[in-house]
Amino acid sequence: MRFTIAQNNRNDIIEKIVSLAKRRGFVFQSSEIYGGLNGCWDYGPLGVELLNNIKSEWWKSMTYREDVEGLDASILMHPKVWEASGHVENFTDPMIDCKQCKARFRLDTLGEAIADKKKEKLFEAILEKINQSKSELVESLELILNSEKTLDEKFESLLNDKNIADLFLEEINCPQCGNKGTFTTPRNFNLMFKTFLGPVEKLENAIYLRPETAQGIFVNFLNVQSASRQKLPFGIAQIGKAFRNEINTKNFLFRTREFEQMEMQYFVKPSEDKKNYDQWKITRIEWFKKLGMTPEKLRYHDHPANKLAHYAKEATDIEYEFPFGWGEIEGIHNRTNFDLSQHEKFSGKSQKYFDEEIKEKYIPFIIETSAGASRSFMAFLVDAYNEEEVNGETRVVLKFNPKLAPIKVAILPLVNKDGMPEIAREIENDLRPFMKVFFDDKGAVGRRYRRQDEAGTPFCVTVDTQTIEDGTVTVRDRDSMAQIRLNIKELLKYFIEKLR
RNA sequence: GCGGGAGUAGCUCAGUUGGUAGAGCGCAACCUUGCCAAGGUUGAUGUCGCGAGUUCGAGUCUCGUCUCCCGCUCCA
Repeated sequence: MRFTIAQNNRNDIIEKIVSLAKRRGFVFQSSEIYGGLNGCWDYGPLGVELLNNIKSEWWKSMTYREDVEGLDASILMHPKVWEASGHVENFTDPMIDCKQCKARFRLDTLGEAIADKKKEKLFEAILEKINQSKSELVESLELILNSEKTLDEKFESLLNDKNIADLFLEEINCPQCGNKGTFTTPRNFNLMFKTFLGPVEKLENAIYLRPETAQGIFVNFLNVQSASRQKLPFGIAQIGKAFRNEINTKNFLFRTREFEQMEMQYFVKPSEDKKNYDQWKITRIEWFKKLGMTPEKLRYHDHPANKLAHYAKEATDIEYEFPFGWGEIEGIHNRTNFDLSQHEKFSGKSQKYFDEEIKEKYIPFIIETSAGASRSFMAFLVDAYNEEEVNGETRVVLKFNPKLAPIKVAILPLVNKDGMPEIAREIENDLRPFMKVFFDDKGAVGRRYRRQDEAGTPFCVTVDTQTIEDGTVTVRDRDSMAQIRLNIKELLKYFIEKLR
C-alpha cells in the first residue's frame, strides 16, 4: 500500500495518521496483496481494540440506562422492509451527466433548474420531433402532455419514460454550461447492495444488504417492548454493519461502502418528540466530549427544512472538524411515526403501542441517534494525534482517553538483567486478566516509552533497581511523561481506578 | 462517473539518456545498558501495484487495469 502525499498541506495530518495507522497496526487496506479494494479497510491489532472500546463505551452508555434495551438484528432482512422504509424508491437515483461540462444531475430534480416557459417550449419541441420520426411513441407522449399534471410533473414523467427520455434530453440545454444535447443516457444509481437468498440467482430471490441498521430495530419494536416490559419512552440500541453502494468513496475511513453504525432509536409519545429530540442532541454530543474529544472541534449542523430526508421532521448532524473539513459523525433525527406506520401498512400488523395512562393505542414517534462507529474511530484517532517537541526530537503521541486506548499498561524492565524482567513478568501476570497489557524488554527504555506513545498507551510501569529493594515501581503518564512511584501491590487497584 | 496527481522494502523516499534495485528510519538476534527514540555487531525483507506491448534487454517507454490523494459530482 502506498499513499500519495497530498499537494495540499492541510491534509498532511491525515497522511501521517494513515501511515501511522498502517505502521502500528490500526488500519490496513482491504485485500492489500491483491492491490486493494476500493474504499474497504481492515482494522489491525491496535485498531480493533480501539474500535471495540469505542463501541463498548457507547453500548454501556446506552444499555446501562434503565430505559434502553439492546438488540442485534440480522443484516439480511425481508425485501418488503426496504419497500416500506422508502429505500427501494428513494435509494435509486437515475442520474445524467453533461458530457460537455461534466456536471451531474439527478434526473428527478433536473426540472427545478429549468424555467416554466422553457418547459412549454421543450414540450412542443419533443412533440414535433416524435410526430416526425417516432410515431409509435405519440400515444404515450400525448397521454403525459394532456394529463392534469403540473408542468413539473409532466416534465418528470417525460424523463421517467425510458422510451422518451433520451429524445427529450436531446432538446434540453445543460443548466450549467448551456450546451444542448450533451447529456448521457440516464443511469440508475441504486445505493443498496443486492444479493440472492439461496443458491439460485433469480430476480425474485434478490434481497438487500441493509443500508441502515435502524430498520432492524423498527421491525422488532413490539418484540422488544413486550419482552422487556418497557413503557414509553424507551429506546433500543444496536451496533452493526451497514452497506451502501456509494458512487464515490472518500477520505480514508470517512466514506466507505461498508461501515458500522451505533444506533439508538428512542420511542416516545407523539407530543413529546421535540423534548426528547432536544435532550438527545445534548446527551450525544456530551458523550464525545466525555471521551476526550476536543469540544471546539464538535458542532451541530441542523438540516434546513427543505433538505430533510423522506422520513424526517427535524434533523441535526454532530460534526467533527477533520483535517479535510467538518464531517458528520452522528445524525440525530426526529423520524416521527413514519417508519412504524409504513411497516404497519406493508406488513398488515399493528405497530401500535397501548398507553395504559390514557388507555389509548397509537404509533409512537421515534427519535433516532445514529453514530458512525468507523467515523467515530477516525475522529477519535485524529483528535488523539499529537506531535510534541521533546529534547529537540518530535514525539508522536496518541492521547486517547484511557478507556479507549488499545493497550492500557506497558510493563518495562529498565534493563534486561538483575531479575528485573522476572519481576516485570509477575506484574504482567497480575494485571493481564483485567486489562490489555504489553510487555517489552527490547532496547533502551526511552525508545520503548516512545513506542507506547505512538500506540496511545496511557501508562508505563517500569521496574528498576529500587524495585528490587523496596517493591515499588515507577508509573509513567503518557501525556505529561511524569512518573510516580507505587508499590507493586497497589498497581491493580490504581489502574482499575484510572480506567473507570 | 469526470478531471488532475501518484504507486519502488513495514514507513519516508532516491534510482541519472532503458543494461535484471539502494538510503534513512523501523524490524529481528546477540552484546551494551540505570528513565524518555540517534551505542556496537550481525541479519531478514522487494518478481519496482497488476497485466500486456515495444526492445537483445523495461523500475525507466507505450497501452490497459487496480488502488490512494486532490478537485468536481454525489452523500436519500
